[in-house]
Order: sequence, then C-alpha cells, then structure tokens
Amino acid sequence: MLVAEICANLPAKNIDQTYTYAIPERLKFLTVGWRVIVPFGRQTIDGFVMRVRETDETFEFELKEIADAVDDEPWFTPEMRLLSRWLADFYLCPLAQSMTLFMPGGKSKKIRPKFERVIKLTGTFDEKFFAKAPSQLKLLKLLQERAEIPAAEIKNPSAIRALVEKNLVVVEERRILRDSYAAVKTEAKSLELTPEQASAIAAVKLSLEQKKFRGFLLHGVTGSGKTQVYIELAKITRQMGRRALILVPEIALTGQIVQSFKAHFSDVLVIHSKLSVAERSDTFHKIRSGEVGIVIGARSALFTPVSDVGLIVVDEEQENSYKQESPPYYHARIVAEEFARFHGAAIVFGSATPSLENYYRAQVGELEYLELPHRALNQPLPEVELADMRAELKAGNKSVLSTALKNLLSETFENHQQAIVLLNRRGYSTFVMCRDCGEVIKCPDCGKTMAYHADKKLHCHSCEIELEPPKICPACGSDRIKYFGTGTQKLEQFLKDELPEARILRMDRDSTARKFAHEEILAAFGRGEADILFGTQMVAKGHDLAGVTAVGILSADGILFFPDFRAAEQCFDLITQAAGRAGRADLPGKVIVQAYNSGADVIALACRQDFKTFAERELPKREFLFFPPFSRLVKLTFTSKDEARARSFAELIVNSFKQEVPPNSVARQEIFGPIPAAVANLRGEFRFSVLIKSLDLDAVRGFLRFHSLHKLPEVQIDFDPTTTN
DNA sequence: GGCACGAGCCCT
DNA sequence: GGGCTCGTGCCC
Repeated sequence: MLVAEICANLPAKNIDQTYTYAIPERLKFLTVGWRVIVPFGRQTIDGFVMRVRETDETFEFELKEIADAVDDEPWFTPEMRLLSRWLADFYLCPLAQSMTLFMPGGKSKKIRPKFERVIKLTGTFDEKFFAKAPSQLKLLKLLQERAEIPAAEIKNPSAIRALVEKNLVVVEERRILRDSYAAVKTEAKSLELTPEQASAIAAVKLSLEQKKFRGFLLHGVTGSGKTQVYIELAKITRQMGRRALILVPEIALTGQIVQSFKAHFSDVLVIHSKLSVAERSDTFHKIRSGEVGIVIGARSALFTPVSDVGLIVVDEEQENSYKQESPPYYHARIVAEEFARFHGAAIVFGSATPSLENYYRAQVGELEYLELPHRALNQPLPEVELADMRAELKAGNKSVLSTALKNLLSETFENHQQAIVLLNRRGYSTFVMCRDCGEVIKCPDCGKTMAYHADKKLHCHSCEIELEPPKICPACGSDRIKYFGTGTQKLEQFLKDELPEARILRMDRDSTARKFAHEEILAAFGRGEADILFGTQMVAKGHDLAGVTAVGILSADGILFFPDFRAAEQCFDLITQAAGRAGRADLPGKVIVQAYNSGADVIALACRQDFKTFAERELPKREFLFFPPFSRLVKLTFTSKDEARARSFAELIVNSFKQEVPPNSVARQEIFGPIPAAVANLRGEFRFSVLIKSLDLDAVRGFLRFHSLHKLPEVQIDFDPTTTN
C-alpha cells in the first residue's frame, strides 16, 4: 500500500508530527513536496507531502485517503524544503508555519491561472470564397499581417467560429502570467566603473567562480554606485548559468533598482507582498519554468522556487524592514545567509551605514569588507549644517522650520531645484492632551499614544484603530483638550504658508496606501512635477533623484529619546540616508539637520557622515552592555488575560533559566525581566517581556524546548528582535 | 484551526 | 432535566 506522511497546514503550535494517509490509485503520482487536500477530523484541510512510502504494516487507526492534489506539480522544491526545515529548527516554529512562508497568501489555494485565447492561421485561403463573408475575410487578412491575434480583440466571435469550422484558423489557449512590472523599461546607461567599484567586483567574482559560500560587506557612501556593482555581479552570475536574488527593504521605495536591472537584463522578475495572491502565484510559475534569471524583491522573495542561486544581494542591509514582526519573527538577513550557504552562493550585504552586526563581522573577518568611499561621479558629499532648535525657540522662532531651513528651501525654489524634507511622524498632531490633568489619549486596544489626523479622527499607528476625538477629558472631565506636536499633515500646512508658490508632494503611509502610490509619487517628483517632496522616512530611502540639491531633516534626534540600545545607530542611519539624497548629480547638495539635542555625539558624526568613528565609539558601548554584535538576543513575550499569571509564569521561567543555563567562560548568558512589554496590554491580554542575551543560541533553544515554551500559545519567541521589550 | 466532549452553572 | 459557556484534547 502506498502511503504519504502529511504535514497538516494548521496554525497550531503544538502539532509536531506528521499524519499518515493512504494514497488512492488516481493520485499515485504524488511525491514529496506536493500540496494536498486531506480529511482531518471532521474538517477538510490542506497539507504537504513530506514522504511517500510503500508499506504493508497495519495501523491501529483507520487510514484515511488523500482527497486531492492542489497543484499540477510539486509545490516545494528541494531547496524550499531544506530552508523551511532550517527555519523551523532555528526559530522554533511549527514546520507548517515555515512552509506557509513559501506560499502566496499562506493557504493552499487553487489559483485559477489566467488564460488568453489567440487565433492563428493554419494555412492558405482563397479570397474568392469569402465575397459574402466580409468579416471573415477581414480577419484572415489581419492574420496574414500578424502571426497571431488575441481573441479578445475580435469583435465578431461568429467569424472566428466559422473559420475554425473551415479549418482555416485555430484557437489556442495560453497562460498569461500577471506582471505589474512588465511595462517598466529603461535604457541601459553604459557607465565606466570606478577603480573602487572594479576592485569590489573582482573580489566577489573570485568566489562566484568557485561556487562556494562567502559573505561580503559592501560599504559604500550614498551615491557611490552600489547598484552598478550589483548589476556587474549579476552579469557574472548569469554568465555562469546561475541565478541572482536581489533583496531590497521595500520594493516600492526602490523602484530605481528594478529599473536599472530591467535595463540590463531581460529576465528580471519582481516579487513582493503588495502583489495580489494570484499575481504572486503566477510569479512562482514563471520562476519554476526556469525563464527567470534575476529575482528582485522584499524579504518574501527568499521564499520562492528559485534554484541554482549564485549571488544574493541584501541591499540596505541595516534596514529594519528585513525583520518580520509576526511569527516566526525571522530576520531576512539571517535567512538570506543560510540560503546562500545551501546554494553555495556569494552573499553581498550593501549599505552606506551598515548594521553594527555586519560591520563588526567584517572587522573580525567573518565577512570580506569592500569599501566604496567616494561618490561614483566624484561629486562631493553634501554640505551639512546643524540647526539648534532650542536656540531657534529662544530667538522667537516657533515654527517647526528653522530659519536656516526656511532660507535653504526658498533659495532652492528660486533656483528651480528640488528639496526633500523629512519628518518622521505621521498625522496632523502627534498627541492629544488635557491641559488640566495631563491625560494623553491612548489607544484602547494597545495603549499607544494616538495621533490626530487631518480627517479629524484619532488614529493608532500600531493597530490602525480610529476614534472620534473626545470633547472632554476622559480622566478629569475638563474641556481643555489640546492638540500637540507636528506630524507630516501639519508640516504640509507650514510648507504651504512658507512657500505658497511651491508645488509640494507628501509621502507617508497615509498618502501611499494604494498599490504603486509610492512609485507614482516618486516618478512625479522625478519628472519635476513638484518642488518639495516631504514626508516620513520613506522620503529618505535609496532613490536617486538628480534634481534634488536640498534636504531638511526635522527632529533628527527624535529617535534618541526612545530607550533602545539601537537608538543611536538608527539616528545615524536616518540622517545619513536622508542627507545622501542631496547633490547626487552635477549640482552640489546642502542639508540642514534640525535637532533639540544638538550636542549629541551621534548627530555631529552623522552630519560629517563619519560612519567609522561612529562605529568605533558605539561598539565598545555595545560590548560593555553585552548587546549585539557581542551577543544574540532572544525576546520572550508572555501573555495572559490574568496579569499575575503572566507575570509569575515569566518569573518562573527566568529563575529556571538562571539555574539551568548558567553563564560560563565559554558562552556568556544573561536574562532580564519580566518587565511590562512596550505594548503592555493588547485586546485585554497583559504582556510581559523577558530578554535573553546569549552567545550560545543552541543552549537557549535547548532550554526553550525543554520547557516546551515554543508550543505554548501564550508565549512568543522572537530571535534577534528589533526592540528589547 | 475547529470540533466534540464533559464539567460547571443557571433556569424553570 | 435542558441548555448554555468554557476549557481541553485530538485530528492519520
């Protein structure tokens, strides 16, 4: 009897087994990797074939039969199975969960392929037989000019039917693969490589040729031409017959990379989570068919059937968006490296401000360090000026714009050049407070401060809840409710007042909710249809806009007020990235950095774009506090409707850890908490955080497994978290 | 996830 | 006794 071991696709943490099903005669083609439909209890669910075997054993339960196959080929390639297994082991998640990462939409869905019907001529015809059938003749003549015509173009379907009956034409069905990026096309610019670019390429080329895993850190200042390096490396990879995977933080903000690659390669495929499920299924089909040589995408692009990968690029590798903030909380930087190991590929981490993790690894030789210290066209880095907002306030300027920035913006406008203004806060007012008792309106679901938006509603930026703003204070009943803080929507007003003639474009999450909205805004700005582009950090990311000569960064130090060990790193990163948008073409750039805490070391270093000194000063602090890169973090979140229960369970685990995983000279271990989580209460559940710092993740995993914490729904385990509580 | 099953509870 | 909710275990 032919049986299959099936992994049930259920979001349950406590299933760690496979189920045995009989394979009926009509499905005997099933092999490992197929997605199937099976009866499970009284329901019908989808599952994955993990193993197929012939057996004559008797089972103590009655075997059920597999009901159906989902696709018409195995869904999971050997590489996908290997990586999902690794993910489940590394992140202590159920195998079904890591496997669903490889499925658009997460459920086995029969995606109806989209077909088009095309009409083709089968042979020759004699015009004289069609004197009385002008529409048939017209169609035949059209077919003589064009080899095939989509049936949808023909208004008269009876003509087609008549010709098919006469065996003069055939109708063929062909699968259409939906591709929103099909139209993107640009000319390849032939650029001469700088010696720095050439030597970086030569270094990676060696390991590409050896087909052996090797990691590189490409540290290139903004505008140094990292994309050109990626393209040359991808060319080498393609010449060797292998494929390249290009990861970008957010595809919408890096349209430029897509364009550059499309200019050089004809077999580029773009994949990301904003594509519809159907469209993503089509991209899988395309990749499987082998016609794709280059895959570009956000972190989900790791989970496609792409095979024989020789090169992986992780662009802007320091970006937080590489971290998935929902189970299994994987970090694409970590997964990409494992992927590269499986494939024997070279992995290139690129950044102007590398993560301190990878910068440190480069220093100790784990990654090969490649540097592009100059801009590609030898333009100078922009001139950066610091504006002290406390001094501005003292001098009577109550605006969010410093005098220096106002001057820079109007000067830029008069010179018909473009400016970018960054304010990393959405909405109109950033918080609403009672003047009498100091009560700040918080989200009823998660407790975070709510922002007031131009739609006259209060918005929670972490759970997307909307509320009518209260007329009286919910705490003391006073009617002295006031709106404080400036978000991008209020900034819009300030900019309009300041420069009424200027055309301005806002880019933040509110103005970019629609698919391709980012692309449209950036393209419009690139065509010179606006003078000022302003918005949240998304205005600061990797785009290359030649007309931009001025950049303003408002509350550059805002992030420093967050008690997070990465605050300085993120502050440095944001300033450098934003400043890097200025003066990328022929004209020199100027940047105004506004800060309240203008004396902060990190601000001064970021203004000088002096990453190395910043790293030299930051790394010893991290080492002293045993934070990454000197430790790995594992964050546990304990939740319960009963506050005491969540806390005491967390305490119990902390004490067990201290006893069972004591620090030793080889592998230092520390554990902190429990403390109330940043979101301390979510939909009636209390949440407590425990933070483990360790050099030995295997020991930590062993501990978590021993206590079955990975199987408990009330415990979340986050490896390499972006925040500590 | 969802369904069955049993305990505990309230209702008339 | 009937019917409701809620926690628990199982699904091949």
